[in-house]
Amino acid sequence: MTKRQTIILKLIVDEYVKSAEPIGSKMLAEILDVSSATIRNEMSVLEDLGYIEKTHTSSGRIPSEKGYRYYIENIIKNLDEETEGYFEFDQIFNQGVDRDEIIHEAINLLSEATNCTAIALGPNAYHSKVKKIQLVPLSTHQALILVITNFGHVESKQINISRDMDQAELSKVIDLLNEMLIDTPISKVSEKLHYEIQHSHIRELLKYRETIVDSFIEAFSRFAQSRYYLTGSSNMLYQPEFNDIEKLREFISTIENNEIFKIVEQDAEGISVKIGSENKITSMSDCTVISSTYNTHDGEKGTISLVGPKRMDYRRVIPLIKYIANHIAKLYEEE
Amino acid sequence: MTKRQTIILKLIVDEYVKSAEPIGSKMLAEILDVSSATIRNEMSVLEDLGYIEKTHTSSGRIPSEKGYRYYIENIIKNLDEETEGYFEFDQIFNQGVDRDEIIHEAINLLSEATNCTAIALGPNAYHSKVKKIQLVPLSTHQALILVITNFGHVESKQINISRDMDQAELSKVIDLLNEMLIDTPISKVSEKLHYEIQHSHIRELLKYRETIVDSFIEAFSRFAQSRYYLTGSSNMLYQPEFNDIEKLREFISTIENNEIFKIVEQDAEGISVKIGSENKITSMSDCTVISSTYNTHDGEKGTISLVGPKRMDYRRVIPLIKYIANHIAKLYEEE
DNA sequence: TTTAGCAATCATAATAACGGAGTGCTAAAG
DNA sequence: CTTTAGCACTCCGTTATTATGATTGCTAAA
Repeated sequence: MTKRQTIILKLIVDEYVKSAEPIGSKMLAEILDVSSATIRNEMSVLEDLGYIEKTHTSSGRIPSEKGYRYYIENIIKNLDEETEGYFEFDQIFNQGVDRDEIIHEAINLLSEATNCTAIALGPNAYHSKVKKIQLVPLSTHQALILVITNFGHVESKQINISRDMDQAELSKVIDLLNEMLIDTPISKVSEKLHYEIQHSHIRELLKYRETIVDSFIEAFSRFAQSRYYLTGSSNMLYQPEFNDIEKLREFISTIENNEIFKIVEQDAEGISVKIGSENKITSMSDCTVISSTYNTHDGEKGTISLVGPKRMDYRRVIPLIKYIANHIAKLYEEE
Repeated sequence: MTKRQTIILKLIVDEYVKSAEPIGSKMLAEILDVSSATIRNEMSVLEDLGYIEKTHTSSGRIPSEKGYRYYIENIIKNLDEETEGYFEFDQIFNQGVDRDEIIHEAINLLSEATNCTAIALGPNAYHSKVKKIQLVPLSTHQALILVITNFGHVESKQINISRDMDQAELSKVIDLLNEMLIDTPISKVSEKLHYEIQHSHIRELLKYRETIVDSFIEAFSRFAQSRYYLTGSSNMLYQPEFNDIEKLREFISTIENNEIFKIVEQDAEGISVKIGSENKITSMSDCTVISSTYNTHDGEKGTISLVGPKRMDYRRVIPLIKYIANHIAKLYEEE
């Protein structure tokens, strides 16, 4: 690919992102100060290489998925990052309130600024440690089990107390559990619990307490659930790509059925861009999903993602997402 | 309105609900075994009365909002309720798991069975009482405040501890707060707190603890937030009323901006049906919203609602919603 | 009061015509 | 070898026209 072809590809992507209309040779001829025929020749080459395509035989060109990928990986990589508009995010990050609230606001702004759907997948508490287990009696036959982690996450589970257990005995069980589980990582709790019940004298005490242990396991399993926040699908729906009513319905269904979380890249380190058919879900084959992971203090990963049409302002959006992910990571460091 | 006119109105509603197509005189003539001209005369009267309308000068008739209302209040009231299909709901209500889960499943099924959007607005804990306040130290400079209600609802708030407060003193503050607030209804906490601080010796102790009290107020304010569950908007979008892409976008926006909760009727006792323009929000002027409240043990109200096109199977849906609301109320009684 | 008959109305679909934007190809110019 | 002008061709989108069909309102007779 020659220098000029690269320039033409860049222009096609840039202009198409702006206008959502196929780009013709005449327009580019004016910009590059050569004749439209020359551009047509070059376009023909780019099309043969698979970087651009036509919507019909006599239309202008739009970038193909391969074209977008080349654009992202080879063209805008070397350009200076635009950092204008970041100060609004800085304002959010510097206001020093609740961390979750900051993340929500940043995600809202991200979605608004890009007209895409933004998603934050919070880290779960799977690697936190048990700080304290507490029993709170509510009535003669009901009590509340509280499990608190070292990062202040609380899960609770209400249990019924049958007639034959008295409060004192219950407290003893809780004391034992505390002794056994304090400072155990949440991920190891289940294992440890089973081991101890099998191998120590605790077994005797717990023999008739199976319901308690079950309630316990349930409360713990909730720590492994990630919290998420999704916003801005309504902004996105006004993009011309969603003028097709069936696509629109399909997209909404995908969100409502939580299928959208299947395509959010949680494993990758750093940033991941999935264009169109690179997404595993067919209903997302006309969308681009950009995900960036960040690491928290306790080694867990969180993710922020942006879902929008393939025609996305990658040059602006990719650095922006990196920027936000970095700042969210910093929020965790501070604590 | 004559007997026959009533029958014709009922038929128009019933058939239109089924087909979503305007109903012509020919069709009704076959059913009622009179000539189409006779039906046309009757239709003309019904139109003058405002119960039905035309989509254009030579179209069949569809029910007007007034027509739907008459249908609901005067025609189907006297008919036997259809109770088929209820056993699937009974199955859900009888499985005896977590209450919230039962409500979610019932709402899911309701939405699926009606192709409408279903909403459950859970009662908030505003009228519960404080059962216990607890301080859990997390580190030397952080602690967790827990507030637990008599129904087992837990709210937590993490606080930073500045250097000049020591743990013992903090505990004393918590003890005082406990003493002061136990068995106080959540709704009275703020008032009581302010009063006591003004009028008793506690004031001295709390003087330097404003941040704690603030954290407190914040944790309590969360009890007043209703929890909600919304599902099935994607089912609904496939109804022919939403073939208009602008309406579809508008509806999604209304949901995403949480505006939909503005039109859910939380005040009414029993069932409320708002048809089209009877809803206060313009974006919902083509929808019907049916809400039913239920009472919980502690005098709070919950709501379940169904949002769909005006062309709704009222005869089936209204009793169904009542049925579900009743059963949810029973779930609260049991505890 | 009911009905048959009929002209009028309007949505919908199908068809045709047309302009415009853009392409590919060819041959000449640089 | 590259660039350019010229030109026929393609196809979309728009508008205009027409045909079809369902339905109505009205009138006059049963």
